[in-house]
Order: sequence, then C-alpha cells, then structure tokens
Amino acid sequence: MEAKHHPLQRLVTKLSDRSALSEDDREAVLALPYSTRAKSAGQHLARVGQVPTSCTLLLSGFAQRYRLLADGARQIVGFHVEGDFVDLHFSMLHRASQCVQLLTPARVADIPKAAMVELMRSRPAVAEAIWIESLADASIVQEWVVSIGRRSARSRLAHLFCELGLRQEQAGLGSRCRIELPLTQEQLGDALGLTTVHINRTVKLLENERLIERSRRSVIIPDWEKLAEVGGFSSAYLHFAASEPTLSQVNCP
Amino acid sequence: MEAKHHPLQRLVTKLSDRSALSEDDREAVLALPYSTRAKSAGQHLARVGQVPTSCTLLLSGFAQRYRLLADGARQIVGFHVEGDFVDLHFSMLHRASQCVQLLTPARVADIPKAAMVELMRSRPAVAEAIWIESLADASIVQEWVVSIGRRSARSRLAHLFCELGLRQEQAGLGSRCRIELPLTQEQLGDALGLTTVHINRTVKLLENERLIERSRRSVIIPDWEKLAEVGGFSSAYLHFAASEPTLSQVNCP
DNA sequence: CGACACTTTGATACAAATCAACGAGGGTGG
DNA sequence: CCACCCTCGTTGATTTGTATCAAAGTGTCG
Repeated sequence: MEAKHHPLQRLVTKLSDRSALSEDDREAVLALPYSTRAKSAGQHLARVGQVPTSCTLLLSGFAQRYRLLADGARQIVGFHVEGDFVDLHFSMLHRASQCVQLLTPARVADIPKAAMVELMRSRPAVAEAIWIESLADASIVQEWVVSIGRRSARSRLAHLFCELGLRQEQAGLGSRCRIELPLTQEQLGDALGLTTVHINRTVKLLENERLIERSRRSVIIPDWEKLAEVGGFSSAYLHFAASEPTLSQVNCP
Repeated sequence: MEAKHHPLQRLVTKLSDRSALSEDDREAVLALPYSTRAKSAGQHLARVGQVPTSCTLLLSGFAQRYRLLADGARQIVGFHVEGDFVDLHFSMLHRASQCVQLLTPARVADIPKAAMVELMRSRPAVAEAIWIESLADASIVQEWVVSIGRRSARSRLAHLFCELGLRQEQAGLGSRCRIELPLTQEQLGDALGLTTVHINRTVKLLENERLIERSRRSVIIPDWEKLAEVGGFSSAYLHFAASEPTLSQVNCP
C-alpha cells in the first residue's frame, strides 16, 4: 500500500484516529478530487466576507485564524496544523467570518466544495468523522474562552504551550516537550488577548522560573507536569482517543 | 397538520431554517424516540466527566454551559435557548468537558444517543443540517473569544446584549430590542470574563448613556444601531439565513 | 553591511480586580 | 401579615495586572 504518500493520507489518518472508517470509506476520501499548491508565509487562505467554493486542507505548515476589529485590534481564534481543514465551516455556512493566514510556508490542497458535500452525503461514516473533528475543534475554542476570560497572563501562556505541545505530539510531529513555535510575541499576544510587551515579560518570567526554555523558534518544556499545573491544563477538552498516555507516563528530559 | 405541537417541532423548524429538509427528513426527525421532563432552575443537564448516553434537547427555558477552574473561578462558554441541543458534542466526543445548568425552569427532551446516530447515518440531509447548526454554534464561541480577548468591558456588554437580542428574535421569541434576561450580574461577569462589581458599574454606565434601559429581568435597547456600534457588533458571525433583515430595516421604539 | 522585523527594557497610565459594606427586593416561616 | 433571611444589586476606597508610550538592543536576511 504505497498510498502512504498520497497527499490526503494525513487527513485519512486523522479521521481514523477518532472514528472508525471502513476501507471503502478511506478510499472514498482518497478519491476526492483536489489540486495542491505551495504557498508562502503570510498568504491568506481565506478572508472575511469571501464566499468559498472549495475547501482548503493544510498539507503542511502552520496557520492562524483571526478577526480584525474596527480599531485595528486583532484576535486570533485558532491555529491550524497539517491535516486540518481550514475553512470547512465557512464553506458550509456560505461565508467566511474570519481570515485564515499562513504563518509558515505551506502546501495546501483545494477540494471542490461540491465534491466534499457529495462525499459526506454518500458516506455517513465519513460525514460523522469530519463532524466529530469539527466538534473537537470547537471544544478547543471553548477552552480558549476559559483561558482568556479567567486565567492570568502567566497561566494563559503556560496553558497555550501545553496545548500546542500536545496537539503537535498527537499530530505525530514530535514530543509534547519540544514545541516548534513559528509565532512572534505579537501573535502570541493576539492569541491570548494580551499585548506584545506583556507577553515578553511573561515569557521571561516563565523562563526565569525554569518552566520553559527557549532556543530560536522552539520552546522546550523541562517539566511538563509543572507547566500543566501552572496553566491549569487538563487535556480532557482535546478529546483525544482513549489511547492517549496519561500525563504521568510521559516525562521528557 | 397538527404536528404543530409536537415537542420536536421547534427542532425541525430550526434545522429547516438554515438547511433544506425534505418532508421525509422532517418526519424522520419527528419520529425520533424521546422522553420529556420538566426541570427546575439550577438543575444540571450535564456535568464534567460524565459519559452521556442520551442527547438533551432544550424544549423551553434558558441554560448556561460553563467550566470551573481550580481556584473556583467560573467561565461561561455559551448560552442555550429552546431548540438547542445542549450536549450533542459531548455525546459524540464520549465525555462531557463542561457543565450545563438551567437558569430558568425548563422542559427538556431526552433522545437516546443511539437513535440520534442512527438518524444521522440514515438521513444525510438531517446529519448535514445538525452539523451546520453546530458549526454556527462554534462561530458564536469564536466571537466570544474576540470579545473577551480584545474588547473593553463596555463593548463586551453591548456586544452580548446585541447577540442575545438577535438570537432571541431569530428564535421567534420577540424583538431584538427587548431581551428577556434571566441572568444575574454575576453570571454576566462569568460570561464576559469580568467581576460582578465591574459588570454592575458597566451596566449602569450603559444605562446612563441611554444605550439600554432596564425593567425587572428585561433589557430594552432604545437604539439598536447605536448599541451595535458601541459593541462593534456585526451579525455576520451568527450566520443567519440570508432572509435576515438588514440592521437598518429594523428600528425599535 | 545595512535594513527591517522582532525582542527587550523602562516609565507611566488605566481598566478592572479586590475588599468591604450597605441596601433592596422577594420569598419563607412563624 | 409581618419579620426575617438570603440573594442580588449598589457603592466607595484601594490595589494590581496589564496597557501604553518610548526607545534601545538583537538577529537575520538580502
């Protein structure tokens, strides 16, 4: 089975992770028509007000979803990693209410909206799997509300690092304790509802407390559990499949 | 067709509002097995950690979805009105990561999870309609992130009042300019990431500015557009069907 | 090597939290 | 029917976390 390198393979893997798909279902997903493109950092995959005609799947790279306010303030409402549909909601709701922008160079696949809808109508199990994926995404956003609404800057940062670490690990991109972070401090601020200056001070605080270490664009978490405690982090809201190792089972160098 | 008073009728109406359902689809929804119960204010419909076996549909009343933090802080992540599924996500994700609590006395219908899944597997159009509904819910949560992350207390309150007004109007419960608000100031604070004291001062500020009026448990919006401007409110994120009247078409007494 | 984007630091200003009471309505029991 | 209590709303004084403004460092890429 050398479908291993099929561009949509990662999507299939991600869906199978949480839902049971038959061989036929998997093949139906892989049979989806698509066209791939390379894009550079900073490019937009969606803009407010657009009416989408195709669904964009992130094959590699890292993207942010955000809204701009009248006074120029920006709030990031989510990050996307490879395997994520970036604008499926907008497709189904007929209009984008946010912007999606790449933070790194990336490869994307465009799938005609009609083909997606057709696939989901003819394959209930696939529809269900995609639905469940979108519910898990929604759960993450809800946890962001909790963070931004009720946690201190220090906890918010700790929580976000924990989340990104786990999500990266779950996506098979390495250990939860070493996060490849293609974000500027300004973007961290826009994600957490804080200013750049305050992010800077808080990052340094965490560093002084030995809760994180930094080297270039990565963040290292020397003691996962301690950081999780500072962030009030519990992975339940990520709704990983049950196979996920307990926190205590993992402890990185 | 005296199905008019079928308890699930409101659900059918809500789904048909945004999606096209055939007569068969509608009847399949109405044929769902269910049992209704009356519940009193304060009762929980779901609790963190529970494994749901049935889906709860709110037939009447008002509920909040919230999370508790270690230090006792509470963050409300959403409100539910009649016609909403209150825990469909938890059912599909196998475990509740939040609590759902009634704010008013209410009637609810319990539908066995297996029957829901079966319905959605056999009727793709219904599955799609329910999915779209959950996407619209997610969009609301994302706007909450924007509010809590980047808006001032005054704007947050204005924005929430606008949202609740429109949602209530959309649900056929009256004009957007008169909101039946079964919330204490503490609950408003927990929803907006502010303290009770600060909510109190901000409410009075809006009142002094003649942006809202209060009488018992309702809030009256004398000039919708002015309040919408203060809140930076634009209804796009609610993703109502296109038939929605433009803001300027409506202006209440 | 220069340009530019990002990080870091300091000084100051505010918005919102906290702490502490008091007031007012609404339901309950005597 | 009144007195009581309990929750909710209101207000003031004070503190604190975070924003704002300003400027100097640092790194990286052409």
